[in-house]
Amino acid sequence: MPPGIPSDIKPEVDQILEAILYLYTESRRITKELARSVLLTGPQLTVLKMLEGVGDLSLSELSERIRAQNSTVTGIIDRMEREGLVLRARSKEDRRVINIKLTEKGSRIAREVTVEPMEVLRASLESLSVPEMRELMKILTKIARRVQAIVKREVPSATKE
Amino acid sequence: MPPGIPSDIKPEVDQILEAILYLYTESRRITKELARSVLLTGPQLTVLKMLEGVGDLSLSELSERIRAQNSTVTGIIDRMEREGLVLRARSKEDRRVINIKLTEKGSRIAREVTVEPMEVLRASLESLSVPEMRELMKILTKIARRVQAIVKREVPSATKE
DNA sequence: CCCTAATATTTCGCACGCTAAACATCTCCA
DNA sequence: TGGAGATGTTTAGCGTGCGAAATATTAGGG
Repeated sequence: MPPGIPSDIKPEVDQILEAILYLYTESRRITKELARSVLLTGPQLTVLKMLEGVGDLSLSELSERIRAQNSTVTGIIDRMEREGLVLRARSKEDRRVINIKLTEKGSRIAREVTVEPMEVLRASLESLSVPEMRELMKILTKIARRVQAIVKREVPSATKE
Repeated sequence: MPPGIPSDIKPEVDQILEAILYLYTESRRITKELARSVLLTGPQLTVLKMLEGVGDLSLSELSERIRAQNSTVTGIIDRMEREGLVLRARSKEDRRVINIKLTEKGSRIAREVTVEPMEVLRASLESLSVPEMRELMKILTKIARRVQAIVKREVPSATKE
């Protein structure tokens, strides 16, 4: 550890942790509430707005964009297909690939919800001044790099067999 | 919205969102990996270290501390009890209350894992300078207040009954 | 004391979310 | 050409995670 960090900083660190947790969980809660108003779940609304925004996507591309495993997205798409929100279309170029398309109903609902998921957090970020944004980004990057460094060092502990 | 925020700030905002998401998901991933080394799940390790740290807790108190619903924690405790890590003890003062206690096995495993969940993120935060911490806290607080303000305004949509 | 409202926990049903393994298709090269 | 390995998707099994309803117990008022 770097020297000169007094231990009475603990509370500050905890406050920051709290704040990050709050921002994340609250944003998810809001997405969920937003989705509820059109009888969808959070992830389903996220998929709907994603497809509306960027057009058809293969299941893998979709998984990557919403940061979930393929197997998770398979389930989400199953339920959305059952509700007639999207449909699966096998790609002609590569028959392994499944393209996910919005149906008419899916597009209509996507248009109904004008606020994007995460939009609240995004809007809140936009209330910062430009220098504040730059400062925040600088600090977060520093933290992220530090996390990465620790992770790299910890990995060798996976000594099984 | 405040004036003077150019729209080419979009990418910066997205980067910050990315960073916050990264920190959150990476921390969870690390907790999970840590838990895996002693054959537990992430939440189970969190509960174990929590009980080790603060002693017995009622199910409600535990739920509150790990930010989950009672019904979720009931399930986690079920599985931990089945594995002999904790046990349920009905309170004598108030027979509605269930106190969760570590078993010998639970305590032993808790001692084995020296790193607390979230410790990596916490350690990374501690690598910041004191002024950086204060600045970060200031900015995060501002964002959080903004989020709260938006939420308050949105709530009235919940017009049931 | 009895009834009602409040509080603590559990049950139920559903939707993620993950890993591992199965399955389908494609690529590429001997 | 044909077979191994790569890539895309699904299946299976389990553990959260939530909201609503059920259950148990306590507290308070008439």
